[in-house]
Amino acid sequence: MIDVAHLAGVSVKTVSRVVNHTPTVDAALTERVLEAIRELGFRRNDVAANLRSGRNTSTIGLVIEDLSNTFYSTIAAAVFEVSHRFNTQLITASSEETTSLEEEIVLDLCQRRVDGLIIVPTGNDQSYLQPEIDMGLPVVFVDRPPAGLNVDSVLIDNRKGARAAVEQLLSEGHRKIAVMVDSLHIYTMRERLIGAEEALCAAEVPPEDHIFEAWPHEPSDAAGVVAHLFDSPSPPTAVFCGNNRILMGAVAELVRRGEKTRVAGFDDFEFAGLLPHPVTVVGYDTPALGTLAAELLFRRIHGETLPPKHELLPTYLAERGIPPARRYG
Amino acid sequence: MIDVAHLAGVSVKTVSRVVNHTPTVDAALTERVLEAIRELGFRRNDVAANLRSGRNTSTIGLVIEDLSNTFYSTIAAAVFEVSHRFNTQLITASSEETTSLEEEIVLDLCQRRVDGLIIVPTGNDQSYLQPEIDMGLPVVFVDRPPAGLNVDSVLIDNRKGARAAVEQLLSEGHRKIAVMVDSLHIYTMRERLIGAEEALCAAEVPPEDHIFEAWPHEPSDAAGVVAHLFDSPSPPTAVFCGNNRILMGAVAELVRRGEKTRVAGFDDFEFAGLLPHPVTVVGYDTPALGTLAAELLFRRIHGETLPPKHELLPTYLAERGIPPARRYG
DNA sequence: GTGAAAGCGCTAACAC
DNA sequence: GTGTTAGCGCTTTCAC
Repeated sequence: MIDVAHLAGVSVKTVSRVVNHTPTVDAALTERVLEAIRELGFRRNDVAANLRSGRNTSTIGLVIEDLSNTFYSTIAAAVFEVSHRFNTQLITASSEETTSLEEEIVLDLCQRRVDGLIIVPTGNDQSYLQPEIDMGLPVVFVDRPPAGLNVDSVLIDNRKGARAAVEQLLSEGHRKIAVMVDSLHIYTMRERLIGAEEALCAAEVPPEDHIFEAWPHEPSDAAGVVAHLFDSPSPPTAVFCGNNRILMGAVAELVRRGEKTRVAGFDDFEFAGLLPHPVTVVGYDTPALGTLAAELLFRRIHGETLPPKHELLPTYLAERGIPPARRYG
Repeated sequence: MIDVAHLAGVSVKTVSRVVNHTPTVDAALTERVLEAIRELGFRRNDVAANLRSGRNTSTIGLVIEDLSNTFYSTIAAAVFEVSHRFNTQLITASSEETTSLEEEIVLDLCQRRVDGLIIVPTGNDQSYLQPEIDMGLPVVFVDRPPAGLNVDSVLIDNRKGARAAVEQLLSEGHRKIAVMVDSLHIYTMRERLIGAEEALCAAEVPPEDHIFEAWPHEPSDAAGVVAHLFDSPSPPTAVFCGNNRILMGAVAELVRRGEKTRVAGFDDFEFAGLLPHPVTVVGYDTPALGTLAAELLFRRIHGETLPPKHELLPTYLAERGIPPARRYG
């Protein structure tokens, strides 16, 4: 910057003004400075600019479970879109469902002085963030609520969605319904299980007909569970899957066996319409999760002080999968 | 930091040493400093630390087309993994297939003094990066080569992959093969089209039987193209789709019409195994694209100076989709 | 082993 | 409208 000032024959401050588009600079000088900048290939060091001005770093952090998962990458894309609207860069990180990594990454982001944080929590305690929040760091939680912290969150109405799906199965006369969920360490899985249970209880299905199968983390695990269920003497007549990966694994196995079981599952996705088996899915507006969280975050970053908000997004039921008549072969 | 030094009764320099884990600090002093840090809730400002030390910012940038696309988010996850191994944060940004946005984002990242850049180029000219590269900024291109720049790139062997798929269709006796690709502005689509054409020419398929259909950007567009093709007096007996989205749209329409056409397509994906129609897919190791690019980038960041490397990842052919006999209904 | 002073690249405050 | 000076929070240099 000093070099630029020399070459243009002005002071550093004038260069600074030109770089920052301060309106009160003589046009002739501006031109000379711009010329010098071009000649020297100068580019303002934002790190230094930020340090002195003490302003925002124009950077936010997004900590999610797994960037390669469609659900989270859709959220990331939505957050990026809002972030870009506010001229802010987005640092993304995967916590890989590991508590220690979550804390490590979050604290690193704090040291880099991000303007705010959007987090899908993995651990069962986020109180390590309390000091930062007290010092004014805006934080919004997405998909799962924080533990030990009272801050903004944007969640899906998992319970009502799961309940609606199971009620649909019950209304069609099914009584033996297998409910398959991923690890109950995950908030959304617990909620969906509760929703399903609510529906079963309300319909007075006897407890011995409630079939819960937990922990099929990979689609192939779900396939194994389905195989086990349908090899049993009295298999279920309907299956409710706690997420899209379980749904895919279950459908794969049911199709392999030629079972024409009634299937429902949480998560609507682009591919659902092509599933080789009819399914009822619980859908919701995934990008909205990210958009709402980011907009909430930027309101906080811009100084708005309202009590913590807790958004709960609604779900819908939809029919997906190829109708049997239309299938190849 | 000054406050911490005061409270601990030491100099700022000693605090700095403790924070940076310098081994030559008295244990008793270290303890006092750590105590003061805890009491004051101090956290080192990485922005300032970086400014003075002039070292790396421990930040790299990843500019891709669309974060919500499975292909790119898989790359992003792989890049993150490597990046985390090197204690580096990852700034991700979507260029949304817009030339101007790409340049804007990239230049912003340069101003923030990222240590390196991984880019899926969107525009047809990246020479705007030449000054930065000359000043030592490591840059690696992924999935598409740069234009106007001679730097590292990691690509898929699109041409050979497409050629292999079309050769497979030809070997089964198909002569009227429809080749459907997305916009030819995209490098990968041009390459895949060329690969397909090579196969058709080598098999001496008369030019009037080469059917090219370009620009179905959304799956529904692909469905429309398929509808058009099969409503014609002499429809193709086989279809080759330039990417997974086109494949999905084409399969949807073929299934809807009950056509039992032979289908092949570029891209292998988790869901391909559940497609309600047999397909031959051209697959490749997507995470490897990101991993290789990131590892190459970090070698450059760590000072290795080798001539620009151009990696070309191999493809494979695989059979996907549900076998007809196993299908529901 | 520890501290004092200088300075990274820039901008805020104020003088001209 | 423009230049000068000080200083953001830290680390480097070098003396102790």
